Order: sequence, then C-alpha cells, then structure tokens
Amino acid sequence: MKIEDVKAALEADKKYKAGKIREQNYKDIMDAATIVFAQHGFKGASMMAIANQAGLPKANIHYYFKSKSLLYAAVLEDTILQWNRSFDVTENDDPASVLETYIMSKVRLACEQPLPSKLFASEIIAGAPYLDEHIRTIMRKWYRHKVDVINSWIEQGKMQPVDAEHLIFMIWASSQHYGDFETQILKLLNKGEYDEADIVYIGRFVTEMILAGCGLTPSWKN
Amino acid sequence: MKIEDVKAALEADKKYKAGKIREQNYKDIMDAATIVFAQHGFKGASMMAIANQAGLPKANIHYYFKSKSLLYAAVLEDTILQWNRSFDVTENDDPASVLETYIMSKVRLACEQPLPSKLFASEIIAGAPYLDEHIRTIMRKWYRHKVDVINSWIEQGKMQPVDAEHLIFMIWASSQHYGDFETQILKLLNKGEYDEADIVYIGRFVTEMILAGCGLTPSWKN
DNA sequence: CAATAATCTGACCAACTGGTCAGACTATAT
DNA sequence: ATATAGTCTGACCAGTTGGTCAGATTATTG
Repeated sequence: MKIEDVKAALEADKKYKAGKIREQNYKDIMDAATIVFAQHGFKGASMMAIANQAGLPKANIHYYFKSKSLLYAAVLEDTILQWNRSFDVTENDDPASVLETYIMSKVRLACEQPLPSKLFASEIIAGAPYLDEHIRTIMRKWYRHKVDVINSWIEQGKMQPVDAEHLIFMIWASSQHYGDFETQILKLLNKGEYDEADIVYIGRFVTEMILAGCGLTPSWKN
Repeated sequence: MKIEDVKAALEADKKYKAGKIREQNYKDIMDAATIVFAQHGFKGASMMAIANQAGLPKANIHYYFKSKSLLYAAVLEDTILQWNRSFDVTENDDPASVLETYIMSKVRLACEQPLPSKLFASEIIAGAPYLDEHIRTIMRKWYRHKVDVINSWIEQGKMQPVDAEHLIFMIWASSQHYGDFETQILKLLNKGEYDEADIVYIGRFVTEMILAGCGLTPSWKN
C-alpha cells in the first residue's frame, strides 16, 4: 500500500468519522430525549436530564436542537413515522390475515419498543397539544380509510358486522397497553421483561380474541 | 323561634361553614391536583399550577399538604380507592354476567371520569415509582384472585379456555383506553365529549367483543 | 501553511421550582 | 372582652429551569 493511499484512507476515515460523530450525537440525543420525554412527558422532562442521558453537555444539545419544543417535535415526528408503517390494505384483501398481521406487528412493536408507545401516550394524555393537527388530518384520514375498508369487508360478508371505528380502537388499546403499562404488567406477571415467547404468545392471544369478536379465525387455527 | 335558638343556629351554622370551608378547600385542592397531575404527570405538574387551578394562594396548598409528594400520594390513594370498588366475585358466579357488569362499569368510569384513569396511566408510564409496592402487594393479590376465579370457571366448563391473566389485561386496556386516549378518540370520532348513548354503546361493544372471545353471550343478546 | 467554517462548551441569565415562615386574620372558648 | 387555637398568605429562599453566547476547539478548504 502506497503512502498516498494511506493518506487518502486516513482522510476518508476522518471525514467518515466526523460525519459519523455528528450522526451519532444526533442519534444519541434523539434516543436520550425519547427516554426522558417518554418517562416524564414534555413538561416533566428537563434538558439537563436529556443531556446527562445522552452523555453530552447541555449546551451541546442546544447546538443540535434550538429549543426543547423543537427537540420534542423531532422526537414525536420520528416516532410517528416509525409507527405508521404497516396496515396498507385494500378491500380486496382477506380480513383475517390483514388483521392478524397488523395486530401481531402492533403487539411486537409495543413489547420490543415500549418507549415510542409511552411517548405517544404521554402526549395524548397531556391533551395532544403538539399532535392536535396531525390527529385531525393525517391520522384521521388513515383512520377513515381503514374504517371504510373494514365496512366493505362486512358488506361483502367477509366478516361479521362489527363497529369498525371501535374495532380499531380496541386493536390499538389492547396492543399499546403492553407498551404503555409495561411496568404494571411485568410486575403482575412477575417478569423482568418480555421475551420472544411472550411476544408471540401475547400477539396470538390478542389476535384470537379480537378475530373471534369478528367471527374470524387466525391462520394458525386453520 | 326563640333568640337562643337563633343564636344556637348561627353557632351551628358558623361551625358548619368553618368545617365546610376546610372540607371545600381540601376537596378543591385534591380536584385541582388531580387535573394538573393527570395532565402533566408528577414532575411536570407545578404547585403553582395546582394553586391557580384551585383558586388559592400557593402557600395555602402547603398548609393543607406539606409537600408535593404528599399531595400526589393523597391524590393517587384517593384514585385507587375509588377505582377498586366492583368486581367482587366468586367461582360460583356466572362468568357472563360478572364480566359484563365489570366491563360496563369500567367503560363508564373511564368515559365519565377520565382524569383518575389518566393520572394512573401517567404514574405507570413514569415507571410506577409511587405505586410500586401497591402493585406488587394489593393489586397483585386482587389480580391473582381474579385469575383463579376465571380459571375455575374454565375448569367448570362455564366458559371457553382463555388465558385469564391476559383476559384481565385486555379488559383493562380496552376500557381505560377510552379515558386515557379520550383526546385522540374524540378527535377521530369528531365529537366534543362522550354522551350517555356513547357510554352505553361503547360498553356494549367492548363487552360483546370480549365475551365473544370467551365463548360467552351478553345478557342483552339472550 | 493559513484561513475559513463547523462544532463544542463553561459560564452566565432571567424565570420558575418546591418549600418556609413570620405575622395577619378568623373563630372558638372562657 | 380576652386568650387561645386554627387558618391563611405575602414575601422570601436556595436550587433548577430553558436558553444564550463568547470564545475555545476541531475540521475543511484553498
């Protein structure tokens, strides 16, 4: 290897590392903020606590995010983006398999990543001051579409007549509960954390219960 | 009416009023604290905000409650007491009617008094620092007993075999959700608040769904 | 190498936090 | 009427809050 190549490699490495450091700090701050905001809500979280959690000086947090509100907004947006991935569905799909997939993934997400779930819950409990518009526009549209699809399934006789609006609420409630109330549930179950077996078991339980209410059967019971 | 009687009446009235004022202030503070703690959590709530909400000087709050922690503990205890009233049940009871009654009352409580539900949720999301012992002792005992009763129902063939532990979680989740996520739900339903018809409708929906999962039928479908 | 731009942070600020307390006010008892 | 006990609150305190900024440090460029 020539000297020039080593130099170039070091140069590239430096640039790479520099970029990585920024990226890493940004990510560290977001992660730390998620933890603190999820645990204490927007008002209860302090920039100092976030800085300590991230292992950075407080002023450095303000270099990346001008204000607490902007950091909170960034964390919330990130959470929302990560959340609304699945459940893309049309009226031609099979209700049982769609609902099954959605519920299983929601339960898994709640168990494996309870923090975003708790963050969202905190925001809603506080009256959704930051998500007010998001709920009334984007989420509402998403929600209405899903309700329409479910109702078309009912019209097609693919499932029993069930209130689609509250069916969705029930899916959200019974899956997110495992994230939001993780502390309570683990204490009552006398467990330290959810393991893979728990996640599958819970996912199947919730799926079976809700599908039964719709007159449907999950794939593993066929 | 004799003069003496008037005097006595005034005396009694004064005492009554004095007692009433104390009682009223205490209640006002508790109500105000419930609102603020439920909305912002323990750390996020400020004594000043509670004082303003109660319409009293801040120092007066500290006359009734020595510290923020003690006020929080009092509000939490009050909420817990008010919550665990119903669901006293034995293995000789009828599953369908017991579950139906419990679910309906939980949904009604969540819709009519969402604040205690939100307060409890905030505490759990924050990691249950104040309720840790309560959950591991009192709530745990309550929970285990209910699990045993449900399992005995299953052994007696009174209902389909269903995981009793997660059945209880599901009941809690799908009822409390209407209190904790009130803001989101009302926005999506485009409603200002739950009315009596909503409460009955939601209660019946949740009851039907969960009973169906247990192979049971609610009373209104017989 | 120098110059320029990006990144970092200790020290600071006004506003707010939970909490205290002396003294004012009010009610009851004698 | 006076004394006693209970109730109330403005003013204050030390510590924390979100946020700023000058200047140090580091990286990039020409």
